[in-house]
Amino acid sequence: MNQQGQSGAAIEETLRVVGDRWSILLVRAGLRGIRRFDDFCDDLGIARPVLTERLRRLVKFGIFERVRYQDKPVRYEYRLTEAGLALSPALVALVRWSEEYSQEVSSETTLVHAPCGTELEQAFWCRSCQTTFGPHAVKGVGVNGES
Amino acid sequence: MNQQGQSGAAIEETLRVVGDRWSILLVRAGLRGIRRFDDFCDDLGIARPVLTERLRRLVKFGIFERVRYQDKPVRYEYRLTEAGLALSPALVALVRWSEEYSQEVSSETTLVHAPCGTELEQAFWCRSCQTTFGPHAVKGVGVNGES
DNA sequence: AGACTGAGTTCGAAATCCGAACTCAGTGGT
DNA sequence: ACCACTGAGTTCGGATTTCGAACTCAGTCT
Repeated sequence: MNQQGQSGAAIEETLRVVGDRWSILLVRAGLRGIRRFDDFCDDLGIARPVLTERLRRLVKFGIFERVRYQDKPVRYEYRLTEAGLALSPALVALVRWSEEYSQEVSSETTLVHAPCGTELEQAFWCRSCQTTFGPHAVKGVGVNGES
Repeated sequence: MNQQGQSGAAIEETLRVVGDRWSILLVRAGLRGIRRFDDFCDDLGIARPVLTERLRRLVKFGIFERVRYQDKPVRYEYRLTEAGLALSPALVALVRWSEEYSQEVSSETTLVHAPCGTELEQAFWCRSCQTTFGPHAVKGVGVNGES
């Protein structure tokens, strides 16, 4: 069905999980400390049935976990797992891109380095060379002619 | 409809554009040098009407541009714009995440620093401090209590 | 008792997605 | 002149997702 070679498979599968309008936003909400069903609902304006389905899927793929936080009336909340937290670089990259290229709303917020307040730049880091570099110096190995 | 504060607006709008199963994959294909309609089609296995609609939207939002590359029979192809290229950090972050956390297929490919072949790490760079740092040291300013 | 809370489920209507087949202009071969 | 082929789409009907609004269900509060 596609010719992408081995490296395509993983990201395709990933996008089948988080590649919709809500999942990334849910992760973002999770990072902002939101945990309860109704709060996700109010915060994102997502329809309840969709939220139910989405959370179930994200739990299934280990991005959120469903935790019982109260017994008397049984109540559950959703917390990001480690894998979920690990999505934050992607999230930050998207936020940065939005700030720079999204037309409509140019946000009044920007992401900064917390200790010093300087606007952050995103880079890749090479442990051997001890340098940072941009996307053009990235290459995939293990596949024929990758970018 | 939502309480996310200003910084939410931009990324929400962005996800309305690239937040579906195909758009990111299209950008990825673009980075791999794919430009023509049928090639996107074959490579991704996307349905033609959906591809049409998706490309139109991505062009509208300045991620791809539609370029006439031949006149006799008029033919167009799609090239990533600078904004499109700028999505690669997000893409790379997702690929990295996929490699690490996606269950199904553990890919045989990994992303490396092209000049030296070392596996890359992703980081943020602070120009004033001259250091790299991880996502936990990122903070949003201009909004009340951002993560 | 009656209102409220939180986490969902049920409903029917509307929007999207899909594969397969078709269009349309021009090209190249016989 | 005829026919097959190419590339970039469009058209079709059916299947899947999405939506908002209203409902459920257990337990709590007043």
